[in-house]
Amino acid sequence: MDRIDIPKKAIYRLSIYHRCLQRLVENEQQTVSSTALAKAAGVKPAQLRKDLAYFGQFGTRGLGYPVETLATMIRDVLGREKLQPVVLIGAGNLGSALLRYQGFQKEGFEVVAAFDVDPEGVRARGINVPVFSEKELETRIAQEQVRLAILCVPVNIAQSLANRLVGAGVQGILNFSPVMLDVPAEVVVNNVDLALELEHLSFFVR
Amino acid sequence: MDRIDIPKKAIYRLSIYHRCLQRLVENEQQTVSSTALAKAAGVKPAQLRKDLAYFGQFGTRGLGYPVETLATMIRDVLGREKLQPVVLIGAGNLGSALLRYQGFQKEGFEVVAAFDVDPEGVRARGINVPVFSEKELETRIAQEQVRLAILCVPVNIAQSLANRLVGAGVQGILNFSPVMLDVPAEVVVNNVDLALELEHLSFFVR
DNA sequence: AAGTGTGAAAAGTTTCACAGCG
DNA sequence: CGCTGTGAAACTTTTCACACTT
Repeated sequence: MDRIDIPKKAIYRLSIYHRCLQRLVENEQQTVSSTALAKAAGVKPAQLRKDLAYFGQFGTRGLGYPVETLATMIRDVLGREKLQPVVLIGAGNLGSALLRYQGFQKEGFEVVAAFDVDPEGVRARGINVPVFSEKELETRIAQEQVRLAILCVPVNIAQSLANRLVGAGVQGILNFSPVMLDVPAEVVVNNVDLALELEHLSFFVR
Repeated sequence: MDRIDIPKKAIYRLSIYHRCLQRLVENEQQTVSSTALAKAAGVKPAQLRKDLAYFGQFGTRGLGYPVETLATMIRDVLGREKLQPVVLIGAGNLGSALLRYQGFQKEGFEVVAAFDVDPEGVRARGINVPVFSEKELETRIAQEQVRLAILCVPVNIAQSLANRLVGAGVQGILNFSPVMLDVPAEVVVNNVDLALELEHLSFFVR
């Protein structure tokens, strides 16, 4: 597979480009130049062109890129042609906010189930997603063939739940616990550490 | 300033190291080797040593690093000796979850005020942080000399609020809106795009 | 004229491997 | 002997500049 020499960061940017393209589609724009799209995405034009070129030739010289076609190709590359099922573990503060968050649905993900130690308590909070006891985690994930999980549990139990997720067949974990998960090489973990992002700002702000 | 040739990513990792060190302090460990700390932080030992070496010599050969001293030096470098005041703009779903989130406080940040178009509605939800109308944004930020802001507003108004924040003296923005903010060069923006992180996983999961 | 595609140079980052200290 | 500190090598990513197409 020639994915090997594609910069990992280019994949990230692809998502950003896709967002910007969606907005252009809404505005019924037909084509867009690398300069314009790059500006919207916050990158340099040359980088945008190079990123796209990893996947083929989509632009027309002198004209730019066809908005629709480009959006479609990015969806293909990112494996997002169809709705992806996701589960969420730990519906505490952050977890239940994410369950109410519309951004995932909008981008083509469906949170099909949430798990918590206290499913009753979570259901009471007006969450639309079905909430189950964490005991049912393995069976339900296997049943629905879910590959992606969002992990929002306290630090001390994060690793053990990650192990169970992997055992159940999950291949990608979006981890909100501030701890580095130890998982097999074929499983991808993406860490989102909110406090850390704030800390990072501190360094640059005087 | 010799910060110039310190890899930006090293700064990120410093925060991670700090987290791990905090845990060691709790366990009353006196020293730690680069191998052990690197493992906890999810990096290679050589990288850890190199990262620390940018800021001085802290280790003892044959022994390792003094846990306490190292934690203190990282706090110094990151500018986190004392509590940093932060404001939060937009207390919707995500915003109010963040207001309840304990992680920021734990890492030395204090959310001193939140702003929303409907402060009454937000207050009703059992938030401890004082909530004000967004009209008061400029005056209160100036008053409390706040430098950091967490922005959780809808895409369409994110840029205009960013402008107001910058005008009020904010120098760092943790931006949760899926849009690239256009700010003066001296202002730092750190984007956290939740849907994008999930999308990113999609690519690697078959 | 406008704007893509791309090799080659530059910049940035990680890893290696080992000298040197306690 | 164990473990840090570090120069040099290897690798990755970004930027440049321009040939080339419509």
